[in-house]
Parts: sequence; structure tokens; C-alpha cells
Amino acid sequence: MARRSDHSREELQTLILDTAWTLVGQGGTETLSARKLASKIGYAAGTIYNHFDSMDDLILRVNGRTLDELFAVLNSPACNDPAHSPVQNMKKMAALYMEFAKTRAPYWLMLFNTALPPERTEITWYQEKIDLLFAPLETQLTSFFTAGQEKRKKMAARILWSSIHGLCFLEETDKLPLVSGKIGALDMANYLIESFVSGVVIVNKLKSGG
Amino acid sequence: MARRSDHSREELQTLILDTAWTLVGQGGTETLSARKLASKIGYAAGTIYNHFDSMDDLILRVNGRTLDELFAVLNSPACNDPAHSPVQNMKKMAALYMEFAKTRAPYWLMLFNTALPPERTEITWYQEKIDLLFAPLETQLTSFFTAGQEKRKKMAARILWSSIHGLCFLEETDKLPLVSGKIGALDMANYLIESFVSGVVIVNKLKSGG
DNA sequence: ACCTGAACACCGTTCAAGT
DNA sequence: ACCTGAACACCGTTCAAGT
Repeated sequence: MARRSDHSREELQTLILDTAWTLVGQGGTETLSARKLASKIGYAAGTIYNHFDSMDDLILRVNGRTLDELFAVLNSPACNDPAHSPVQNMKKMAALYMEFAKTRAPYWLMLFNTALPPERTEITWYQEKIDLLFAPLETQLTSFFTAGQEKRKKMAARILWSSIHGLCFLEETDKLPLVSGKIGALDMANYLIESFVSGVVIVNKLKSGG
Repeated sequence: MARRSDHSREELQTLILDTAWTLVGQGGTETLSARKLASKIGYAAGTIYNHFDSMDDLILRVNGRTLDELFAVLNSPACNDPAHSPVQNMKKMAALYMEFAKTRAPYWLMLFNTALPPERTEITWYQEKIDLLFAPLETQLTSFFTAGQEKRKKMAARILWSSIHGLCFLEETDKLPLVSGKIGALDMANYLIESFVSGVVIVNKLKSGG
């Protein structure tokens, strides 16, 4: 059969992506298959390959959308409040991140369960989205570093981000052993932020000679 | 056909597990399939289900073996050296962990890409293996806490572990944006350990009234 | 130019039938 | 008691054939 006039090329492309998004939301990565997706939109499975390189490519696009949503969350005024201290703002960011992981679990899990393709260095749009995620945290950290400590500030942002992610990830996947009492990953993230920032201030003073 | 006298029940069970181990080592989780595994040991695919509940169960056993290896690494004298400071020992632990992640990549990745089954609360042997992993780190942290701060010490161990894992994970999966210069996850782990421990000491002093 | 249907090469899992 | 072979219900991906 020939081209169908139902949808333009762009329409069909976003229809596929939207439907993939819905399927992942319903049951995680496992629910997403080319055949299921195709039947859902009334096309043959092969048609998907006319609009996406592979299922992995499609998953990457879904992940891109998730990264966009995550960025919106971490950029919300709630965790960039001038009336609050940087530490308070960062604690809020951690809380929002963990809430995102819980409420959007299937998307968030897919983000980390899927490996980037080997030619990932060429997928700059994806790396750029990831880069963006670290910016809000860097902003909150500025007051603890001098102008000459740009590199250390970048390190601190990456460390905090990875650490909070690690806590969240191990908790969500039940790989973080419980502490007696009702202590969850968020309490630990708060403890981490307090201690790490205090420590950074000291270490910085020592390095700058004092 | 009937039971074959080639292998005893235990022999066949470990043969399956060993072969699964080899397959994962060769090409990661994707290389492991019931059919491939069965043909490799000269049995029908169905036989595997006579010795393991499912492929997920088998993967869990492989993960168990990985956890054992990881524990051996983190328990090595190299990172529990009385001649070294706790901070030095913890840095060594971080280095060994990251080396493990690199050299045993397929096993290490499988550990975190596979979700625990819903009845996980009943799989105590797995949770116990995870628990064990945190013990060496707790040991190194003892000197920074008083006897009454047991809970905070446990928190600190979990935080440091999760954080180092987070750094390692994001780096290994290319999700940690680079800092200019040759700064890798290990440098960040070292920075984290220094700063966090310094911070913990201060925060503890404040809490105990000073 | 694009869509289909069928094909290819795979999966996990179950189970009657056989010894 | 345990193993097989075949079956069931799926996969991702390709591509000649059709419009």
C-alpha cells in the first residue's frame, strides 16, 4: 500500500512518540514494543522504522522528554527562592528530585536502565539536556566558592547531584539497607547536603591558605 | 526422555549458574537467554525451569555471586589498613569500587539494571548480602562518632556508599557531564569523602552542644 | 515516498509425553 | 523424578511488493 493521508510526516512522528510515552507511563519499559505501539495507532510495525532508527532510538527520544520534565522541576522557583538559604534551596531540589522519581517512576527508571548507544558522543542533544540539569545546583553553590574556584564549584555540583541520585536510586530499587527508625533517602540527602557544604567551606579555607 | 545420569541435581544447578556467569561476562545481560544457555550445556531449554524458577531468578543468583565478589574486594586489607587514616582507607575503597565497576562491567551493570521481584521482602539472602557491603565503610567511620551516635554513623555510611555509587554509575553510563580538565569520578569521590567527613565532624560537634 | 504483510531470527515459559 | 520437543505468545527488524 502507499502513503496514507491520515497524518503528515511530523504528525505521525509525534503520534508515535506520544503513544510510546503513554505505554511507558502505563507499565514501564517492558510495556513498550514496536508491535504493540503500531497496533495502538493502527499502523504496521514496520512503519515505526520509517520514522525512528530503532526502538532504542525511540526510547532515547522518550528519555529526552523525561529530561525536559526533570529540568522544569529542578528549575522551578520553589528551589530557587531568594528568601531561602542555598542549603534550603538545595534540600528542596533533592526533595523534588525524589518526588519526581516516585511519581514518574517508569520514566525515571527508564532513564537509567537504558544505556546510551556507542555512538553517543554524536548525540549532542542528549548530552546537552543532561548538562542543563546540573545548572540549577551550580547556581545554589556559588556563594560557597570564590571566582577562582570555578572548577571546584563544578565538581561540587556534580558530586551533590550524583550523590542525591545515588541515594534515590538505591532506595527506589530497594538496594539501600534500612536504618532503624523511619529514616529514608530524603533524610539522608538532607544530612549529606548539610555536612558536605560545611565540609566544602572548611576545605576551601584550608586550600586558600589559612 | 527420562533423567540423565550425566549430572546430579546439584551439579546441573551449578553448571547452569556457571554457564550463565560466563555468558553474562561475555556480553552482558543481553547475551544471557534460556535457549542459548541450554544449548551451551546440551540440554533442552525447559530443563532450566526444573532448577530455577525463571530467568529472573537465575539472574538474581548471578547477582548474588557478583555481590559476593564485591564484598571480598571491599573487605580486602588494602582498604582496612591500620597504618592509614580512615579517610585514606575510604578513598581506597572508593577506588576499588570504581575499579570493580570497570573491570567487571557486565556483572556490575546487571546488578543495577535488574529490579528485584515484588516478593523481594522474602528474598532475605539477597538483602543480607547487600547489608554486608556497608559494614566495611561503617567500620572506617567509627572514629568520627560517639557511642551514642550509632544511628548517625549508619546514615553516614549509607550516604557515602550511595554517593560513591552514584558518581561511579553516572560516569560509567556517560551521564555525568565532564568538568574541564581530567577530572573523573574518582577525583570527585575523593573530594566528597574529604568534605563530607570534615562536615560530619562539625555538624556532630554542633549537635552535641558546642 | 511511504506503508503493508510476511518473513527471519530470535525470546520466556509451559506441559504432555516419554523413560 | 526429570528431560524433551513442541507449542504458545510474544519480540526487533528487514524488505519485496504494492500504490
